[in-house]
Amino acid sequence: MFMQSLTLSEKATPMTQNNERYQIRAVDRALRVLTLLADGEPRTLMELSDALELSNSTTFRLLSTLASYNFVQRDEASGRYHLGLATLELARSFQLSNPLQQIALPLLRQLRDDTAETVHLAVLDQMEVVYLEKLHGLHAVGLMSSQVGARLLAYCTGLGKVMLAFSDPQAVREYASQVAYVRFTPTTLTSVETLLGELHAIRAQGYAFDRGERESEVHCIAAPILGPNGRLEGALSVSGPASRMHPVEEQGEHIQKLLATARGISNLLGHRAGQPPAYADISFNHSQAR
Amino acid sequence: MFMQSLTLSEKATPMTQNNERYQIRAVDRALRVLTLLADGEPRTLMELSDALELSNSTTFRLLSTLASYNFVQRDEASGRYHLGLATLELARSFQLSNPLQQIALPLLRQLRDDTAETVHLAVLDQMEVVYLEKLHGLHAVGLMSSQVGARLLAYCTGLGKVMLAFSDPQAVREYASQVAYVRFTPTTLTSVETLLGELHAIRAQGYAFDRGERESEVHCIAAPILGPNGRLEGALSVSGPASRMHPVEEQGEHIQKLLATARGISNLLGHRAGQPPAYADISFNHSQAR
DNA sequence: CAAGTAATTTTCACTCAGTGAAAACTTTAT
DNA sequence: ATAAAGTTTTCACTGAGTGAAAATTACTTG
Repeated sequence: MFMQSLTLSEKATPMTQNNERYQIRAVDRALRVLTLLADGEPRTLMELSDALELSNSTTFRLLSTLASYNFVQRDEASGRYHLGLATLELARSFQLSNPLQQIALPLLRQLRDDTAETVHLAVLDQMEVVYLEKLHGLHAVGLMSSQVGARLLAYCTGLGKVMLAFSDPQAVREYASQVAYVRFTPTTLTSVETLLGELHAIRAQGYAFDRGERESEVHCIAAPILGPNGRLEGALSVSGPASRMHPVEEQGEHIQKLLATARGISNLLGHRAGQPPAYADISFNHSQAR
Repeated sequence: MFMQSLTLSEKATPMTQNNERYQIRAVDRALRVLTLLADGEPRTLMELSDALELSNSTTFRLLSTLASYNFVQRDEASGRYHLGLATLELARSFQLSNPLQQIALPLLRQLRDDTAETVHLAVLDQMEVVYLEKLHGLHAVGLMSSQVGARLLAYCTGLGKVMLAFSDPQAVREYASQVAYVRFTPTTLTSVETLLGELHAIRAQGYAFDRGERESEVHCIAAPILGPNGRLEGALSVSGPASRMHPVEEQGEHIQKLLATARGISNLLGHRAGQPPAYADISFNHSQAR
């Protein structure tokens, strides 16, 4: 029996014991249905059966069960299944109950109002950036394609880089050496060396720049959020169009406000001023993953 | 064996054959875990076992499986489980792939820009309103508590009332006669008679008012979105503070823009101008549910 | 609009996946 | 330290979940 999960868990989680055991097959299959449908492509019963390599009666029952809770619904016209309303409702619950968001939101609002630019909150998951919150700046909206719930590569975003810089150096080296670098714009970092160098610099100054590395027109500054014991909890950023944010290194006022907000959130999470980050700078750890 | 689903399906769905059969027990249990956690309260393994009346080994395996796909995660500090990142990612997929949202979004943006007020998109599910989209007006934000993914009572919101007015009269009567009316504000409708009367009036004029019936300070106008065969697909609204929207009946310009947008979306969904709604006005159907 | 085709829904019998009880192990309280 | 409470793992049993195939329904197409 094999297992895939598209969104995550390419390999067993490192710290905690390996899962894979203690899994319920039927539930696993149901969740595979959901992750499959999460690509946005509506599918018929048979298409799902084929893709999951399950008999159509099994797929039918999985879908019936999921549908009874509104996790999927069937479009009457096309006969295709797609994700249902319950996914929206769950996401709202997640956001309301997530401690990081509860704590960060008021400060993020303040930061947005103070800078008038778009503010993001994100976490690092499986070495990828996932946006938790996006507060639009007061200028024309819609130019920035970021979305809450979206998953982005870490090496080409300010948020990603700053979180990598405060993560386990061992794991980051591993990641940096095997990720597929894509040059989205002229400023995208596309090699292990430049990325690790950049992470070192970010760690030294305590925040990151994004000079249009993912979208040429979007520049940003990003800072880490730390919790108890200096553990990385997430990151936040202030982003704007190149026209207003360039050169991004000279947005002194924005940088100060960003850092103050990041420190404020970190404190509320239980990080004590002066306590060092949980991990050493990446340049100080040269041991190889064995 | 019993079954509950908190969010929905209090009784078997009326049109389609009854489910309950063709359900996979293990999947059903997993989804009950998620709906339980959707109240935002993080829970320990044992709390969940007790609440679901399952052995802790079963609950443990359910949680392990859910966690391996990031549907739940365990807070290391408290040892409690709460919803995980995957819920956010699924919700994003839902929004991106939902035909109604794809089609409506550009027109909603236009409406927001034209009115400068907050615009909502919602659907009716199990006689309740679920918000799909919220576009903030250009004025100070944060005054309106509505949230994407939130579920609201239908009788006390403009969106809910307008959708009821275009739904199956049989089902609406049934609903109106048994719902628990709560007086949130002085203008809340709190009896079957006033509600049905209001629905009749709404049907006649084609759109609804909300005179602060849920939150005194929030007034709104709402219009239905119809699809092929005049079936109700959802509704949209323009909302603002009483200070700007009062008296709401005299927001002629906003009403015209709202109706034009609703018709535009309906057309794109396949509703042909002139085609009547799928259901008759509530006052013309006096037959009882047998 | 009938005959044919494809997809969905239901039945059914088999058997192994999912189950709870209880044991082993961890963590937290005292 | 020891005890108490919670979590993870083992284990043997059996009925829940399974796929094959039949029945039904929804689409094509001549």
